[in-house]
Amino acid sequence: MPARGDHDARRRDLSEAVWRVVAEQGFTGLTMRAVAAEMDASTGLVTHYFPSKAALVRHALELAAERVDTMERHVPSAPGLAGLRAAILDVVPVDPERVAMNRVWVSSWDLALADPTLGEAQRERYDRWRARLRGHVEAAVARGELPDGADVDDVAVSAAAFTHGLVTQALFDPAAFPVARLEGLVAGFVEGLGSQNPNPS
Amino acid sequence: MPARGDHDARRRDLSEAVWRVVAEQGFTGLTMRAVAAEMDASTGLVTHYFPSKAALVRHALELAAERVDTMERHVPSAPGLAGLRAAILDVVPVDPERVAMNRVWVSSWDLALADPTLGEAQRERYDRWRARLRGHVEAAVARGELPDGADVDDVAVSAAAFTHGLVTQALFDPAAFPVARLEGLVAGFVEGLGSQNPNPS
DNA sequence: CTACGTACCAAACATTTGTTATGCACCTCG
DNA sequence: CGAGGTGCATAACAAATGTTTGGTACGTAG
Repeated sequence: MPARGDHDARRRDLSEAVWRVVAEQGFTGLTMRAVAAEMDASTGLVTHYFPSKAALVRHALELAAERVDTMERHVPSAPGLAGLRAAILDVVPVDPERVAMNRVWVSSWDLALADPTLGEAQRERYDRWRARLRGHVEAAVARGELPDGADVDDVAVSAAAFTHGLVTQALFDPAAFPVARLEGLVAGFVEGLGSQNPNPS
Repeated sequence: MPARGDHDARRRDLSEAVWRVVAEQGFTGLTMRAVAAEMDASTGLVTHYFPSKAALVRHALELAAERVDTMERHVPSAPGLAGLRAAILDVVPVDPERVAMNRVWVSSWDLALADPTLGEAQRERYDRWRARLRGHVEAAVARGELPDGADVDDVAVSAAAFTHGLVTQALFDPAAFPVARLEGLVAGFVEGLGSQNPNPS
């Protein structure tokens, strides 16, 4: 009963076009016609795969979540603080792919702050990311690289904060943040954790 | 020759309305009609003060820059690391005003990443902020609170990164980041700086 | 008091953008 | 080889939004 077999291929083309549009124009520039133009097609093609604008936005966010997942598993296992450093470096914009990913991510916050549903999704993503970072922190405590009384939750929050804050600065001034400097900053941050006092609260 | 004297007052009303709209709806929701509705007026009033949408957006960003300036001067002078901690706490969302300010700020990044002019403006603002933070870092080095070989530029970048990353997480999950926790996290970060190694680069 | 310019409203207008409808080509199945 | 459904273009439609215009009220200058 179905007609063609390259449905999945086309859908992948669509995803690529959506990705490029958002990475370059932000979510403000994400429009049916922009996506269509990006792949030299008609708006009919876009609506054929995404029945509404909301579905398009949802798909863009799913793409972002999916790509960040694959990038974060890039270095699967390293011990303790080295693992934390690797996890941070998996996110930081050290190559064009990661630059695009972070641009999409940061752009999405405009919508996510205004839309409760998207905001909640973002909150959950932060939760999962912090949980993953916390795993590395706990390993570091177990290895004696961090003081035994360290609050692993707080350290995970700090690591996530440092990472995303660095991402933002780098996105707006790529020339000032070449790969070598990013690596040095991340290394410095992780080393600094080793001597942090246990949380007095 | 001019007509009325409450021009400035009305303009202040306009600014207030623009601010509320952006804080609640983001820059995506910043529209002539939304601003007009926010102050129970007509779109004619809005266009009378802002001839175009671009002017409206520019004004919203000027407002954000202005308010962040006044808030950062809130605690004018403290010595060394204590000054750095105060400077960070001046930005973090510890009250409704600062929550609104940060929401506006984060929302603006969607537009700023897509528009080269706005992006450049954001870059310059980061530069100025980092310069101010660097002042505190240099004072801390002079007071012996940081090692003499510390790279003050890198520490300023790290402080800005930690701050904005913490802001973002707090905005999406206010319940998880009450004032006390924010203060504890900031204090922990600043204390951790004291023992960071000099940058080997 | 008249003239004129400012402040503003109300509504029309043009553009952008999301959505829907129509039609055609092609592929698969019977 | 015909029937029906998929994939997609074309284009009309509708809603939202930026922009422009005509008109009114009012205050100040002369």
